[in-house]
Amino acid sequence: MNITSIIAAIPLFEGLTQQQCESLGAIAVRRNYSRQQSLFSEGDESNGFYIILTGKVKIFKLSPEGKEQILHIMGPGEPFGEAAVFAGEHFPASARTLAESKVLFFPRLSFVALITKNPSLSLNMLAFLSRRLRRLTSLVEDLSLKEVPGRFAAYLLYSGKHKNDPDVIELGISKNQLAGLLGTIPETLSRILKRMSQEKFIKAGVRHIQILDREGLRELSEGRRRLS
Amino acid sequence: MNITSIIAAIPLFEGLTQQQCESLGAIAVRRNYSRQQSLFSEGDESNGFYIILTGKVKIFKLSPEGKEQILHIMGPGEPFGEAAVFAGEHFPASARTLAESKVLFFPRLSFVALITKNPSLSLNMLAFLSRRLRRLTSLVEDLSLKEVPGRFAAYLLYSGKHKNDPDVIELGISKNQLAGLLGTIPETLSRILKRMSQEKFIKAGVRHIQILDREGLRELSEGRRRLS
DNA sequence: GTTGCGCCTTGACTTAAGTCAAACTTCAAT
DNA sequence: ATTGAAGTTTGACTTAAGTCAAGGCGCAAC
Repeated sequence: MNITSIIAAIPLFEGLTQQQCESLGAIAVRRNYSRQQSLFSEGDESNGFYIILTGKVKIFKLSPEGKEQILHIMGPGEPFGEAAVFAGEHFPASARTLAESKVLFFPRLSFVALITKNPSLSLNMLAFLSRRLRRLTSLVEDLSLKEVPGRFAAYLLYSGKHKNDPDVIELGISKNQLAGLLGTIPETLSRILKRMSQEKFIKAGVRHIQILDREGLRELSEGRRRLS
Repeated sequence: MNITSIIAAIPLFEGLTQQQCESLGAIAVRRNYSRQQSLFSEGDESNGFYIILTGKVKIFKLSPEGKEQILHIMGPGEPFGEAAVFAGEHFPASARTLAESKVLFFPRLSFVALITKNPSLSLNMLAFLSRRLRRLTSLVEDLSLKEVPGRFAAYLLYSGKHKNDPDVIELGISKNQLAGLLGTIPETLSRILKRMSQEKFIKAGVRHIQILDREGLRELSEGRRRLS
């Protein structure tokens, strides 16, 4: 498929002219990764950023003892690694595919040259960074001010990962990875799943969670209630 | 003092021409706040962003039970509230002065108009947002992967709040506020201060902390060692 | 099919850090 | 200097969640 039309369909590049998309296409590099492949590691020198075309990539931090905190899971259309382009030289976290993935890579220097000439591109980029900042803020809030059941309830309510039925959440990742995203460990998540099922907040399947008591989950997520 | 020269001295506006600084000056509004005054609260509608001239402002989240997580403490020259200008309509956190403060306020619409015409201003803004993102990433890492002594050790090593002697940290905020910044509560911080003093990592004063064993602190912050 | 390897669950135990309550210190304002 | 409020410390207690270890489940490959 033609790279210009691929680029025109990416949210970050919304509103750009055909010609601007062509200049972006001229500097973009396609890359393919298999499952469980590392794109970069924390501390690596940054020479550009990525946009996912297909697949799934996690951005994460590892503790020396091996615990993993996932900062974000990126899907098709989402950019990552941009902050390192504008701020510093090295990546503050690591990136690894969770599934076979195709991405576009934009080399740093050529991209910075383009962005200085395209006000709407830089405004788009500012909007994306700002939204990322907001999400991280909410992760900090969860980690610091909520208990694990509250974090999980918030995830169910606001992750937007439902299919047709708004009450059925498609996890799309393993419960191990979900634990890492919630800032906990698989054992704890498993126990909470069990308790929340017993208390009829949810019905937990292998790959889906069904919401039974939306209001109850809201109370849990806001700390107005706790599991007994 | 003349507003154009004030603006020219602000890091966010570095590299702008005299004329560009004048247009910024034309839209900026000076505001003064006394101690412990709220600038905005989480959820408020955003109509612009701020830059501190003098004083100190904390950006924070509150849990329903009243625990406070400080996201950042801003000092002179630092902008805040910008993310809401580019991403959404409402502030994701609250802001309150920790001391009497003078700030510049930039109304949203006029500023967005200016930034579309000034590539170097938008690059500066991108750099600031990216750095903010990096700091939040590191806060997430601390909260999720480190214990409180490790967070505090990292704060001592990397906050950059030393005066002449690089081994003496000027806190500049109350220990209550520091606890909020580290994602804990005053009692816990107090106990850790005591233990770290007993074990000769630091010497704790009212307003300063003296570093006695830098390497030990590094080991604590990286999880290679723990308090006994 | 059967084998094997991740993924997931469960139980028993440990522990870091929070809660509650009381007392002490500091400091700004009268 | 006196007062009072805020900041800080300490002790006793509770608890959420992590660790360790064992066993079960499920899917993919042979």
